[in-house]
Amino acid sequence: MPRHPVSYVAVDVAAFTIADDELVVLVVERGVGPFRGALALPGGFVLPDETLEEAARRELREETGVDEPVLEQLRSYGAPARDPRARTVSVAHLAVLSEPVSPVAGTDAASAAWRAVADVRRAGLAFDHEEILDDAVERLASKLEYTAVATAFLAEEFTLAELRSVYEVVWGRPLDAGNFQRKVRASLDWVEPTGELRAAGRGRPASLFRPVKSGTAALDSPLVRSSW
Amino acid sequence: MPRHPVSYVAVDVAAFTIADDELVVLVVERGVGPFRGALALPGGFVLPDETLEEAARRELREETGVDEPVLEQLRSYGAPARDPRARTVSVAHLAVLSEPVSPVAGTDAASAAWRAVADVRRAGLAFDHEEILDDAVERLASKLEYTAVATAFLAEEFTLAELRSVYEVVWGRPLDAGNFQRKVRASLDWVEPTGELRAAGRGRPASLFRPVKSGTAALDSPLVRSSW
DNA sequence: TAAATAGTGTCTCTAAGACACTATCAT
DNA sequence: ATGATAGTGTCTTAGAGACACTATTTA
Repeated sequence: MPRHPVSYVAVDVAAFTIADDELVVLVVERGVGPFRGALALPGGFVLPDETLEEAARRELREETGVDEPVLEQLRSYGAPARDPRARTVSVAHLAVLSEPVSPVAGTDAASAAWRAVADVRRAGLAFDHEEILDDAVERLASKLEYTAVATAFLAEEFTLAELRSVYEVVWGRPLDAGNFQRKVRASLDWVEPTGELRAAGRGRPASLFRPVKSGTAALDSPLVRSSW
Repeated sequence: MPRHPVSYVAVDVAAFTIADDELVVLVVERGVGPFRGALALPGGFVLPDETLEEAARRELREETGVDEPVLEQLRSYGAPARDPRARTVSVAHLAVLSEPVSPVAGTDAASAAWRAVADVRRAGLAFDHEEILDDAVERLASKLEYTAVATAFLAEEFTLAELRSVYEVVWGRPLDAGNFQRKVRASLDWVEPTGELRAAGRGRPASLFRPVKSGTAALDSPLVRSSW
């Protein structure tokens, strides 16, 4: 295609999990310029034979070794000067992992680590990655309402207290345990009891549940963040 | 940036309006190969100094002359072989116009025209534009629920029957006129009465309204597509 | 007058949230 | 027993939807 401008196409990944009741995001410290030494979201260029999603999965695998994370496209960022080296369009992705797997330092990164979202916002991010992070967090909070994505933060079996905690951490406010219990048990899709219990030291043991709908499948009856 | 693959980056626009109580989309007939003669969404390559959104607005302006449409990014499409000529990533956009402005044939297009979405689906579209169209329609239906986008289909002043018709056309089902009336009037953001009436032949004249929130601003209280 | 369209009243049903209560565990 | 956590009951309130009704116009 003659006379048409070309561009670099990258993928960046905002990968989240929960550690110590805090929402944490995977960041790398840039080992090369531009923004050398600054924090950034993991990412890289799309290879000739990859789809965008495959590229994002590969980048995340390179940093974490995780093979099948819940991952979906967020949106693309294409301000002309967002990368000072050359015109680069980034297709950002949102990923959710069930635990903060110890990250592996990748090619471009001096180091990779899980950091609390609030800390990362304070520290700042390279390129326009802070905007990407903000968009990703908002999308995540919103997807908790009407998809089954919350279970992606948890192990294969979990208690309703653990599930509720995901909502509380991401939404940043407490939910009524009783109402949450009733609401979740009433929805026939989403999760089902395994029939087993798990004792957690003191207190009545909790029923264990497993996901019915996985990943980002839509819920029949959403769990809405109320206006307040 | 040596040794990194480059790509063409295009924008495609799914531009909608309503004509004769039908949802119509702007399509062009391709004047050059590949898919010569087939229908496609209007689009083109992003220029070096444009943002993605600016490129989409430019493409739409070239086809319609419209300057300030409601327009937002939909998502990106990047299957390796989606364009047989060369690796091309398309950043699709969703636009809403208040009337089917007579289209101008652009550079790449033998002709441009507004066609009913159902017809276009039957006729088929070039590239992966049918997938883009489906995603755009679904996004549009969904945005009617929680944003003020419905007013973008209408003139500066409109009746509630006209506003309701937008919902009925996009959602493909009738809404109760009385409940719609009450719901819309109750929401303080969104629309406000101008104080004037418009007689439409027979029947009681309707109050005119104007938008308060424009474009894709979020509504305080969503107008939900019920499960049924 | 009748027909048509705009707009209101009102009833029912569902679901969310507050919060008291019961159940089952460890110590 | 006490404290802690899981889970249920129940009341209130808000909102959606169905649908009957009133209001205001043209023919």
